[in-house]
Amino acid sequence: MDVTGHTSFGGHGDPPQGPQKAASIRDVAAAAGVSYQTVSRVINGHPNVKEETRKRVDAAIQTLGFRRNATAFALASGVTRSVTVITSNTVLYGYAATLQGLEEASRAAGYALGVRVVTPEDDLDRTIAAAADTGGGVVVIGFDAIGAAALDRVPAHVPCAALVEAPRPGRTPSRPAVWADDREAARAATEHLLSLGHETVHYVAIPASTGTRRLAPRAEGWRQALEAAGVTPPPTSGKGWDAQAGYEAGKKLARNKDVTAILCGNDDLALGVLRALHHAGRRVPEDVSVIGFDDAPHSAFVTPSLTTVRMDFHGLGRAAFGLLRAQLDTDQQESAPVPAEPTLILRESSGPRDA
Amino acid sequence: MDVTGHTSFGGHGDPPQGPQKAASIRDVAAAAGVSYQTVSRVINGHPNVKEETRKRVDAAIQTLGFRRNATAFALASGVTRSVTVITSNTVLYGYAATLQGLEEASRAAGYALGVRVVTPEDDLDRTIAAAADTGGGVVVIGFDAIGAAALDRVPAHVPCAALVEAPRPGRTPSRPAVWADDREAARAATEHLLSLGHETVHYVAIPASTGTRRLAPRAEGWRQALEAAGVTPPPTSGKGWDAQAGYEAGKKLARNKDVTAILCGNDDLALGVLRALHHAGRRVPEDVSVIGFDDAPHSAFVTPSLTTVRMDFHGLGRAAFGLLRAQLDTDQQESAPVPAEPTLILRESSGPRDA
DNA sequence: GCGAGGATTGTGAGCGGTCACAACGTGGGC
DNA sequence: GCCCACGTTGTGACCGCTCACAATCCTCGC
Repeated sequence: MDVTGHTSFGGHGDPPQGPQKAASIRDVAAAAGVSYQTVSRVINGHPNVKEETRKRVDAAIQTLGFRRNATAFALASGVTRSVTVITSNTVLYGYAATLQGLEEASRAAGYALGVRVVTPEDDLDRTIAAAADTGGGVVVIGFDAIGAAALDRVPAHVPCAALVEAPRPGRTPSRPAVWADDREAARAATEHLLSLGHETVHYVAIPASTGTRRLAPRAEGWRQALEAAGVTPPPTSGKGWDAQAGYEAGKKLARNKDVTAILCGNDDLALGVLRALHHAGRRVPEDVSVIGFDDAPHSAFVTPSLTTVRMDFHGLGRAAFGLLRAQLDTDQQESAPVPAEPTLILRESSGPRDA
Repeated sequence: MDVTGHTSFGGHGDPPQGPQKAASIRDVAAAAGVSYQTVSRVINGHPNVKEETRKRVDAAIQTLGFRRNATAFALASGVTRSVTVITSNTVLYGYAATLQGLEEASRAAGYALGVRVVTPEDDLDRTIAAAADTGGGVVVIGFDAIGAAALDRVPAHVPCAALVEAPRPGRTPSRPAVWADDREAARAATEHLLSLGHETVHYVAIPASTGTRRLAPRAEGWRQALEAAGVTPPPTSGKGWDAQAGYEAGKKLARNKDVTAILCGNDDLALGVLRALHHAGRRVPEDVSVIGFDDAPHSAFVTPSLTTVRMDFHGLGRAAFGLLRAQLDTDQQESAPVPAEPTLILRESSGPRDA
């Protein structure tokens, strides 16, 4: 059934007054009866300006509604104070929260924030060049394969910081980067499930950020915990980031009665798994325990509420900005804030075996 | 229980080669043995350049790795090709999806996209001025009170388009705007519930975007549907956008046995309501039907899956960009794409009264 | 009362592009 | 063979601001 809605467009506002070009520092200078350089001094807070002159200039600025032209400033001074975030996604919770942290930090520091999404179809180099052309710095969200590829292609001369899944040994040129200890968090989550009496833990993975044979951190932590307990890790599943992918993986796992505990690479996957288990008639947590990753806002409100690993994406974003700023603004002293550690949040979706 | 994780920082990459200033148009000119103006002609595809000269210049561009300085171009030409989105939020589904649509459209058109978040603490005028200072256009997401206030303060000379909850009659200067027919959608959703046999429908509202006495569109549609059916609208509840707010509202509604159908201002609220009903032992949809708004990605995967009104935020974002572009690039012909109409998506959370 | 030195102000140049226009060739029409 | 139009290229000024430096003013100490 369709709602018979429609979408409409508002009319254009009439532009009554003429083009009314913005006032320049020379206009202000003329109005105040000083040279343009004095105006420049005033707007930059230079100390050696006579109080009375400053007042006159300020008054002229007020009446003319002068605002310094950002473009001209950037060109003449070489200072840009802008950051462009390169990411493959802006909607998934982890990305959106990271972006939020980046935005807050950059706003607080007076930086302009730009966003450019990279897709597999895009020419990475073109996209990166476009981002670098703003003159400012670049922050790459390298949580996935596209992001990681983008990071590798940022030219050496472009100021850049990165958010990555894990430190990347041997990568050159290496860039300042932030990451959370996903491996340790996954290990702790897995150990928690084992401690509840589950004989093994199945893992539904998020897509890897690298093409290498090395396991992604979350998978690696899961594997380590199992092996430490003398359990052979079962095959992993998962072919995407979203709940649909989780549902597909969950359908298969639900058929296997040996599956009593499932760790998921993120909360969306976990949601899909929960749904598949429900369809298969397997109760959570009585029959199967499920743990997610990220602690998305809605995870506390689904039923059963989702046990998950809370990630400080927000803090990660702020830290990444700090790392970039350190390159852009070298006499900037504030060190980048350190993100909170991943934390296992216990809720209803996990419980003892055969509860 | 805490995961003993930690967060670490990567080392700085060594900057081996010198500053290596980017090549300018004059560097290219010298290398190719022509004047800077000829180089300018080549990079702008001017017709009257001898083929052989063009090749020589192109070669010099290649070897020097020249890229036209975007700042200088903007200053000299007055053309900016950039959009700044002003919004109060980037994470909530409706906002994030709108932002995504805006990003895609601007990327496709070769525009740079900036984002500035406005908060109640911010000086709106400063924030807007900062956005306008980029020289490009501004898109305001005016779904809420802060966004709507920001829209009203955009100076008349700044190119601007808006996304609003509903057309705002009598607003001057009015700006080109897009909106969806929320009122009609809410009416249809409410009628659907009534048609299922529910004697009344309760409404959990999202915060209003205006301070006026006029009801928000979703609330208005709900009210109209009830009145058309001869039902006096019960008091509304809701004090926020998120699931927690929905949970609070839901707790109260759950105590009232007359409540058998609840319409929610968005899916997050609905999730909270669902949770509260569950805690109160009221089954959905057997005892109570719940309908959300927006069709967030996870709404199809919660249990019970959520009946909701799908909104084309993505299309709305694209359309808003089109409206802005029409102002910025006047000889641009492509008309803005028209967003899809809101659609009621029937799922498990709604059903006949006393099923 | 005079020079040194700091405070205050103004001038020139340049950031890296664009625009306007002038200055060269060429060729065709008479 | 001359003139003019056109294709091709170069020069100057400028976008709005910053830098470097020079010029002016004032004040103080001796």
